[in-house]
Order: sequence, then structure tokens, then C-alpha cells
Amino acid sequence: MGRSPCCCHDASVKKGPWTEEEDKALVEYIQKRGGNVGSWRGLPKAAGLNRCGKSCRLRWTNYLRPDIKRGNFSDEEERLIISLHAGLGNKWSTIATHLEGRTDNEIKNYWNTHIRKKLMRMGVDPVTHQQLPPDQTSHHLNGTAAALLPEALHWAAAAASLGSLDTGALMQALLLQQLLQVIGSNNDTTGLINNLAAAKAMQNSSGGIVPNILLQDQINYLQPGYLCNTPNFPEQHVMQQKMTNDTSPGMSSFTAAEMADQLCNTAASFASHDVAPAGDWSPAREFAGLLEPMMDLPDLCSLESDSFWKDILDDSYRL
DNA sequence: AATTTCCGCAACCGCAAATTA
DNA sequence: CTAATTTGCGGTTGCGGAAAT
Repeated sequence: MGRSPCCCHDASVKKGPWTEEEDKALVEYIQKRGGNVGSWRGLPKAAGLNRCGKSCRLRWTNYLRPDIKRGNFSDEEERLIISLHAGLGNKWSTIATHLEGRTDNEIKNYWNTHIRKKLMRMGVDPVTHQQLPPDQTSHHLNGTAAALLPEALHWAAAAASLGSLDTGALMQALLLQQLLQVIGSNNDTTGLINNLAAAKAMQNSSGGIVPNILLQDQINYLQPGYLCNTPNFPEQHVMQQKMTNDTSPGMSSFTAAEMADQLCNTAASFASHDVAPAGDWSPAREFAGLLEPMMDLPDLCSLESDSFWKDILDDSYRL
């Protein structure tokens, strides 16, 4: 048993950056064979390259392949990566299958250089997607925002626990988490906390994902009957499309996404005063008051590029 | 203007899974 | 079935350019 020594250990085989000539030779060889590489090990010799087969494969799959998308990642792609990573972890190749034209290496690099840092700044552990302890958080949220974050992160964790590939619920959870950071800058958040707790209970009653919690009267005013469509709620249309595209069998992530969707619908409903919940709805009214100024939220993943989010984050850094 | 430090990305490396003989 | 070989994956490194001093 054992492995034959790889040509990569041969000192005479070239390493390091590829030259234009090498690229050309590799592309021409593969194209001449109609894209059928055959054996990577035998390729270098056949193509007249002094490289190891492994190096050739990497160069082709990560750089020379004709279907590779170039340029910066869009916000939509970034959102997708974050959501998929929350459910899959560092399964870069699996994540890459969900992003057309992007390679696992590219996504991994983008994660390590951009997204990871962004999450850290937001006080979110990029490995677990859960809130970091205060002493490990790279900035200091004010007390209210800090108190709210666990609520949203609880959601993210619940969605992640499904272990499914679909991203809807996690996207919504991240949306909510960010929303909460904003709302947290307001003073009185009792209503918000009540509503979140009730929403979790709603999720519990319809899917059994999050155990325990809550008082019946809190659940009452969050029944699906009270939900309304709010097309201008951030990301709503994106989520609807994602869920429509989800054809995976079984439970799901679709269900989770739907429930998460309902929560956001609820938030939006309260905010727009379109809904009058039964019973004691003063918490909802209060919640609406907090949300109302937020209805024109800019793109939620443009945390650094967008001045709206940047100002909010800067505020929290100062505190 | 020169030097140092930081950062992003392409490429490498070792391991494990998959495939082949 | 087993060993040998190939392929794929994820972590890590190091080069080169940009930013800071």
C-alpha cells in the first residue's frame, strides 16, 4: 500500500505563478480535446508543460476554465455565501455549486478576506454564526442592541440546526439580526422583545424547530391570519424567489424559510399599521413605532459600502 | 521618496475519498 | 477484495501591490 511520489516533489518541475505561454499551452491542449482532459497526471507531458498534473488541474479549474465569472462578488452572492456557510460550514466546493461561475477557491478567499472580518465586526462568530462573548467582540454595541442580538441569533441557530442546503431561513435570520442592531439604537425595546418571543413560539407551533417558549396570549396576536404581504419589505422578493426555486424534498428548509418569512412579514405589518392584532397589542404598537422609520432600509449586506449602515456601525463602535 | 506593514489572491500542500487495475 | 492510482477538497503559504509611516 502507499502512494507513489507525486511529481510535485520533483525539484525539476516548475512551481509558482503561471506564464502566458503555459496558460496558452494548457488551454489549447484541453480545447483540442474538446474539454476532455483525460488523465491530469499525464496531461503536462502531453501538453508540453513542465508542471505537475495537480498544478495544471488547479490552474484550469480556478482560472482558465471558460465558464468562470470574473469580477467582484455581488451583494446577492455575498448573502448567499453567508447563508450557505451558516448551514454547511467550510464546505467550499458545495457552496460553490450554488454560485454559478464561482470556484471554491475564490469563495474561500472571499470568505477569509472579506466576509469573515465583516461578521467579526458585527460581533458574530464566523464559524458558528452565533454571537461572540462581549470580550471577543471587536466593537462594543450599546446595551440595548447587545440585549437584542441573541434573539436574532437564536433564530439563525435554529435555522442552521436544520442542516439543510436551502438558505431562506438563514437569510431571513441574518436580515433580522441586522435589523435588530438598527432597532437597538432606539430606547425602548420591550415590545420588540415580546414580539420576537411570540414569533419564535409561532415557529415552534408550526414546525417544532425551536422548543419551549411562550405564553398563549403572545402567540395569539401573531397567528398567520394577521400576516399581510408587504412587498416593500427588504429582501422580500428575493426570498420569495429563493423559496420558489427550492425543490428539495422533505422538510425543510422551505418550511423554515416560510416561517422566517412570516416573522418578517409580521414585523413589516406592525410597522405599517396595517394589522390590528387581537387582545393586548400595545407591544406590537410599540414595535411598530420602532420599525416605522426603517421601512426604506438599504441593501442589508452593504454594511461597509452603504453610508446608512456604515453610520450605524460607526455609532456602535464609538459606544 | 524610501521603507515598512498590511492585505488580497493565486497557488501549493497534505490528506481523504473515489476510482481503477 | 485489496492495493495502487487519481482526483478533489480545505487549510495554508507566500508573492506582489497598496497603504501607512
